Amino acid sequence: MSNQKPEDFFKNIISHSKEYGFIFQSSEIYDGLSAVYDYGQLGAELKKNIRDYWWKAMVQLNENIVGIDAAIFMHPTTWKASGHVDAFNDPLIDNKDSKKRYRADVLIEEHVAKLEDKINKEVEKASKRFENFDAVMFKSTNARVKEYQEKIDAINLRFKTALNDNNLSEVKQLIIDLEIVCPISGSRNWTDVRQFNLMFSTSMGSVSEEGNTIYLRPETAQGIFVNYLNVQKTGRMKIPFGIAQTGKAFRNEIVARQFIFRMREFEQMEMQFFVRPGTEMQWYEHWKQARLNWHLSLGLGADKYRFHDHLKLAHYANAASDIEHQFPFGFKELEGIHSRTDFDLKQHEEFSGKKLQYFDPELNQSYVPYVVETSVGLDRLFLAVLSSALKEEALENGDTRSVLSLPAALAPYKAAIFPLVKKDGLPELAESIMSNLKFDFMLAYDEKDTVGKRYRRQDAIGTPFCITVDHQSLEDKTVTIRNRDTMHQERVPIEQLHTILTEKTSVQSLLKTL
RNA sequence: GCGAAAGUAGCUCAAUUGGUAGAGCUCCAGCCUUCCAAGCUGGAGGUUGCGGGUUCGAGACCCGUCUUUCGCUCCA
Repeated sequence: MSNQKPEDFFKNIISHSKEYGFIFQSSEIYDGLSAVYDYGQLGAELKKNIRDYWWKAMVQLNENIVGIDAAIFMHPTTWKASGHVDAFNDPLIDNKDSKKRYRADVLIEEHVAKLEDKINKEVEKASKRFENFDAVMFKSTNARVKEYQEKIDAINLRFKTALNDNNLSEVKQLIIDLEIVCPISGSRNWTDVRQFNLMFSTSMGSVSEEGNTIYLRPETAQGIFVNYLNVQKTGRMKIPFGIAQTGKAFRNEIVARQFIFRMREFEQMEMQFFVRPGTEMQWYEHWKQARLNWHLSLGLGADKYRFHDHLKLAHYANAASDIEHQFPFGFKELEGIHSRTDFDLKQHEEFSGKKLQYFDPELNQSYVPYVVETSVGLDRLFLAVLSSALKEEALENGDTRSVLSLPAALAPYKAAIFPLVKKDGLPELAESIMSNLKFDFMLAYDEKDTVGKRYRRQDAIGTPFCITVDHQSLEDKTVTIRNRDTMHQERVPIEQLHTILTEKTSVQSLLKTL
């Protein structure tokens, strides 16, 4: 690990990513686009390898899990059913003095709660005074209580009307009229109320027509839910079974930060596991452990992971946990495992009018399955791998080298092939080795500069092995193979290279550790 | 979105009070070279993020804007 400050280390990761072609800022020549990044030539390889490893671990190794690829565009009603149209819409307001941001609806609700508190105190006081106290009667007759209640009702009505009309200036006016102050600064110096819809929208068909607004999906899960019955029936799937998918999702984040950790366009890898109601907790525990094991198999260090169980649950969940990873800026969510109950399928039943039930032959009855979800951010995983792998290593001779200790199966190049010198027929032999191996392995070839320099170049991009052709190779058909992490070299017959690389760098070898 | 800091070559950074934009590394071509960023020769690469302003003159000062990092906030 590096002895740099975390902040500097993080900056180093960003510049390393750019310098070697892993990640570029989107549209950089136009000053970039905020919180959007492109994967370069090496980044695309690394990302693809991570995605492949996940896909194989989920789909190929589990007979009861299949993969789909749903469209980004979905019928708009999907997002009404999922709750995103309503729940993803928060009216926000800032206090100009304390610089704090609040949800306008929360401020108003808190104000209402204070009034309710006053009512309760009145009731409490009265109950001590009178015997045979009737709270309901008291509330409906006491003048002070009635006054409070009328205020509450008026506020709620006004607030509800304003929200339904999407009248944000009325919401602000309400806050001003109620003389709500900022709890920090105590001032009433508020900004306008703004609505942040976290879903991107566009139009389908001719632009001017109304009612054709469609959204870019804010999560990939709904593509699975709406297809669940198609897959179950055509795939003859029996509960418990899973549907996996990788793909892009889009969120118009208010603040998107920390490089590729929180982007507006990002890729999810997720699996929805459909189970018999009542068994969801045991599957929830199963997938928590299975997913953690998958992360641990990458060998980035067991101490870099931890669970974070949610105490406050989303509206759809009855249990939720994050697998957190230690990024350079601290432990942050990498993957979520949620027990989503039958919320989503029930919602789609209601909004579509279609039955989404499964007939369970063992129980001889139909039901809407419960769902356990595992959802990883591919870009976050990429960042986790990259930041754990990048090291500035001090060498015995006093030099330092920049080495990317990627898991071999994920590395963009599995090996680099060098002729020791650019003459004497060594390049020709190196190229012939390359042309035999290139069908099975991503390989780099380099004959420029001294061999030491070439080793360092490959270290910096995470190539696990360097194969060097020297003069002895011409005589006895052997080459040296050099290990990225240990820098040790071994002389092996050329004909064994294929076997060695397969054993050490294939996804299969990683899958077998699961 | 608010606040702070920053933006100069692919990367890391210089540039005295406002006075002709430089270095190291990288990259390219060549020479030399029998294993860990060697050496030599030559070369490429910049409207100093962008747009205005002040000034005889701006990389530097002022305004706006974009982007990044950090803090707050947000992240079902």
